[in-house]
Amino acid sequence: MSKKLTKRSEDYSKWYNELVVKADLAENSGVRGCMVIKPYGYAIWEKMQAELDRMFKETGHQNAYFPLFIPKSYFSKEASHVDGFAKECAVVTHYRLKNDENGKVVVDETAKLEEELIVRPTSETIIWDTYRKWVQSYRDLPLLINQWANVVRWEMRTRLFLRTTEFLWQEGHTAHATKQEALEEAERMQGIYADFAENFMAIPVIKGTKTEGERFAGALETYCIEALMQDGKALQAGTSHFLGQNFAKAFDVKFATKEGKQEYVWATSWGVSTRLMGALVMTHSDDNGLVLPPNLAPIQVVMVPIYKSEEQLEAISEKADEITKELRDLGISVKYDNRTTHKPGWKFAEYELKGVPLRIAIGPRDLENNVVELARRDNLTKQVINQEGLAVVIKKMLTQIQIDLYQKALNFRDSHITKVDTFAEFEEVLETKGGFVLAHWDGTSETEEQIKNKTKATIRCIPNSPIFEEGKCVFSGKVSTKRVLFAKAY
RNA sequence: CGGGGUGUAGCGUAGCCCGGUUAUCGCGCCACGUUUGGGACGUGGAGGCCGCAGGUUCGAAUCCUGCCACCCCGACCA
Repeated sequence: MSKKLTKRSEDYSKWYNELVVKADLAENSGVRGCMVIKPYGYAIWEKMQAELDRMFKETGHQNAYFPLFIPKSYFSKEASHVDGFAKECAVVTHYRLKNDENGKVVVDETAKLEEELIVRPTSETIIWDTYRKWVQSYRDLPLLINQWANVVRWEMRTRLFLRTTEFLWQEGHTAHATKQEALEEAERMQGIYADFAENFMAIPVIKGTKTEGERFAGALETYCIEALMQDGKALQAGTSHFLGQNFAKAFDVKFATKEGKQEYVWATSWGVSTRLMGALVMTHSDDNGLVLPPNLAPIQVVMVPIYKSEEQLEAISEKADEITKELRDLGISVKYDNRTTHKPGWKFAEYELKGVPLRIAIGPRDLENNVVELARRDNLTKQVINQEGLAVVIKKMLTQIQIDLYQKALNFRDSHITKVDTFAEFEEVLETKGGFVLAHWDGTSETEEQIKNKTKATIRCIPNSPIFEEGKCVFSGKVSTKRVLFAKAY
């Protein structure tokens, strides 16, 4: 194979990688599939954090922080949990380095840890070990805690944003007195995630539950939100787990009920990660670069002056300052790019790459006519607008862009949900069209596994609002009562 | 961890098969001038342990061995 083909493959992920790097969001640092998130990308993550944090707190949650290192013994306490994560743990075994006889830095073998420490791949174990000390009475419940943290999962294969070795996320861990309450919490958080994805990120998602095979290690039920990327692959955008009493029993977290009986608490955990930024890029971007929904854009409006002389620039800047103030008064983030080091055309291209939702251009002609040129990033249209009342027009347009982006993604998603009734059709759709396939399934793990082996498609979820109808499993022909959602996934 | 591919300036690359002047080209960078309503142009300039370590050779970016890194495909996964 020639170098060019390898380097310039039309493969989607390549396009995505290049796009992300060029768009200044992140870059591969080369350290075992870790990534450096650049300031512009991090600003987006901060916006996501702020909104999620607000939603968590409104529903009674508090933030806390637990240790990065988890003693190995904690892990072995919940059997299915260990099985799920054992193969991808980074382990700390020593605590000191030294110089050897050649002056090379080596691990000091005498400084071996009594018990190895696991760099958290998720914090259930250490948190539940702590909860044992915090919960004694029904009065201590519910315990609703969230943590913003980094976690490490030593995956064999990494992919920028979607599966980096270290990633940032939030993980919520709650303890409840009753099963019912815990179930409600898990569903509530799924709802919050769906709300956040759709209304804040403009990414339509399908709410559902995972099959036994796809469930989180240690969970009795996994609620998820599934999104569809532009290449027809599905992406799990967030999960919320009902953990039953598994962790309470493993870590001996009991409480005294009103009646004075000792009972195990009921648990949930839920999380979203920097993977959502991958979803953002892969849902909205086009060939010109990123397209950011106004809610997430670090810069919502950029203003570019067009001028020939110093005097013109001065006059334009004066007007630009006025407009900036008006926009800021309406809570709109705006950047006036008066750098003299780059030409307007260059700036236009750069802010398109960065996905800034709206661009204002002002030149001498506009000053004369009391107008500006306003360009939308999402549909690349331009129009000339009167300077009177500009801020209000922009405010409305930002709202409209947010809605239009969601609608566009929704139309794409909905047109890529295909109902099929035969396996031939099933394979055909996955091969040619991609997207979600709605098909009957007999409910067995064996069938699910065989379909996966044959087609690479997995059951993304059993939708929360399924189409209940009599049918026959698309693979085995056995009786089925509802359709489930299949897709190839990231 | 298995299969494949690639490492040459900040980025993208030519040269490698078939060893031989001062390592090619584009973008970017610096200076000056002309430009400025969609990534400007001209002239001049700076920037390289050719991934690392050995080996073969009069001579290695090029051949051989080992190592490392990254990318793609699989298995695993938020």
